[in-house]
Formats: sequence, C-alpha cells, structure tokens
Amino acid sequence: MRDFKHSLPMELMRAREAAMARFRPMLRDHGLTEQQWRVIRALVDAGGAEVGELARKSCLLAPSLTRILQHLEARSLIKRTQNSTDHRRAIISLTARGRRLFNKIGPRLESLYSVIEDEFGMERLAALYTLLAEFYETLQANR
Amino acid sequence: MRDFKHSLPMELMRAREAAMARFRPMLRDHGLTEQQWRVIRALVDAGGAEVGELARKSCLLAPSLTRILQHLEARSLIKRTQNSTDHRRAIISLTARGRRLFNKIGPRLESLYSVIEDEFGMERLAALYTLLAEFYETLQANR
DNA sequence: TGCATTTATTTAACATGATAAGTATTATAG
DNA sequence: CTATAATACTTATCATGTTAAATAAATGCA
Repeated sequence: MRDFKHSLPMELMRAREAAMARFRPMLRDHGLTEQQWRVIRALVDAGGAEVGELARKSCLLAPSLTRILQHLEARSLIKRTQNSTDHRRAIISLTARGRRLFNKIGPRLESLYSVIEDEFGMERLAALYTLLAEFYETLQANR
Repeated sequence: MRDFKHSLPMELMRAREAAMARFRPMLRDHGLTEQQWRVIRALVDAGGAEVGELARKSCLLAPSLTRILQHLEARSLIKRTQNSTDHRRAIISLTARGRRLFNKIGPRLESLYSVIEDEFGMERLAALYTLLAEFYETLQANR
C-alpha cells in the first residue's frame, strides 16, 4: 500500500491550509470567516446571483451557504431581492456596506497573495494551477 | 485583481473535493468519516502514537482529534494506554477490531485510487505531488 | 522545596461540512 | 385543469474546523 504520507487529498489539504494560514488572520480581524469572504468575493465577481449559482461559484454546499447568508444579512453586508416571476429564486447582492468591506480587505489579501507568488515563483504557481484544473476536469468528466 | 476563479485555495479545495467524492461513499458505508479514516490510517502507519503526534500525522487540529478519538473509542476501534512516566501523554493504538476494519476498507480505497491514477496518469500525478510538497515546504519555511 | 512556566490535552463556543428530510413554488404530463 | 414531478431553498442533525480558555501534569529556577 502507498505510504500514508502520499495521500493526495491530504497533500491538497496541507497545501491549502498553508496558504489559508496566511490569509485567515486578516479576515478574522475584520470579523469574516474564509467562507464568508468567498461569498462576498463571488458576489463582487458576479454582481448579484441566485443562491444556487452562488453556491457553485463559492464552492459551498447549499446548507452552508444558507447559514452564511443569514449571518451576512444580519450584518447588512448582503441583501435579497425577490425574483418577481419565480418566487423560489432570490437574487443575492452586496450592500454598499458589503462593497466597502470588500474594497478594504481585497487589496490587503492581494498583497499577501503577491508574497506567496514571489516565494514560490510565478512559473511554478502557474504550473500548479494548470495541474489542479486538469485534475479537477478529469475527475469530473469520468464522474 | 485576479479573477475569482483563479483563487489558489479554492482550486486546491475543488481538486481535493473531486477526489474525496470518489472515496467518501465507501467510507460512509462503513460508518466512517474521512477524518476518522485518516486517524485509523495514521495509526496503522505509526503503530501507536501520542495524541499530538497523531494530530500532525493525520492533519487534524487537536480539538477535532479529541472528539474523533472519543468516537473511535466508543466504537472500540482504538484504545488508550497511559504513559507511566508522563501522565499527560496517552498512547493511542488500534484495537484488533480497528485493524480488521482497516484491512477491510484499505484495499477498496486503494483500488479507487488506482482508477484516479489511470484517469489522470501517473506522471502528471507525480508532478502534482511534487509541486504540492514544494508549495507546502516553501510556505512553511517562510512562516 | 516552592512556585511560576511550559507542555499536552481537553472543553467551550460558534461556524461550517455532509447527508437526509422538509417546504414552497414552478413546470409538466394526462 | 389537476395531480404529480421537478426545482430551489431551507431545516435538522451530527461531525468537524477554528479559536480561546481551562485543566492537569511536568519542568525550570530562585
């Protein structure tokens, strides 16, 4: 059997955790979890989205997203707009306050990211991105 | 700002989730979570370990491991042995039942892993392992 | 020896992950 | 039309993630 140290899911997790350890403290300083930030960022990117779409974009399960949206709504960082033709769907979008928070945090996270880019090297980082995307596509295709 | 789709932590997470989706159903059939399996596998690998050591090997935070060990102990899959010289430390090891469970599940997971290896190719998989290990080392070194 | 520190682990509290089940709304077959 | 199925979320439940604080045992030092 393969050595335990070479478990692919664990290697992916360790790499991810090493990166997140750089970002998490700053998010925490602003009262945000990593997942809440993913939602905010996805909303900036999409400029308003349905819950299901948002779940895909932010890589969150629907039940998790439901709770996160409740938190963000309680803090007035997002708002819901009912779709008039289909009452099942609600459009989620950032409030002005949500956008301000994004504008405050975004650049700081980007600079942390630049540090990683410098340390690891852009070429290797690009190679890693490519392999990860290919790996994901391969496993999805044969699902 | 970088495109949201190219967030490294998210790419790592998506790749990991794609892999885990293949393994999780079988673990679930045997009443195990992915994390419980990591602990069992680490114990097979180490043949008995202290809690802190086990946390490192299985990539779990201490509080999570504490709860997981309680679950595994309740199911008689692991046992604790007090260290006679240092009463803070307890040695965790698998019971015979735990080893039987490992022997039953391990080979089936390995065969699922082989499928992934075939789909993605051993060379690319090896390249991915290398990049992930280097990435982790780089970020740890400059911590 | 006596006491502050450090180390190993556990508890606590809140947020998310994962699965199943529930609810409301819309689409569809007959 | 209407019963039924499909869709879009939400709730519920249990397990883990994350941080801070607590506990208990071992160390270090005056």
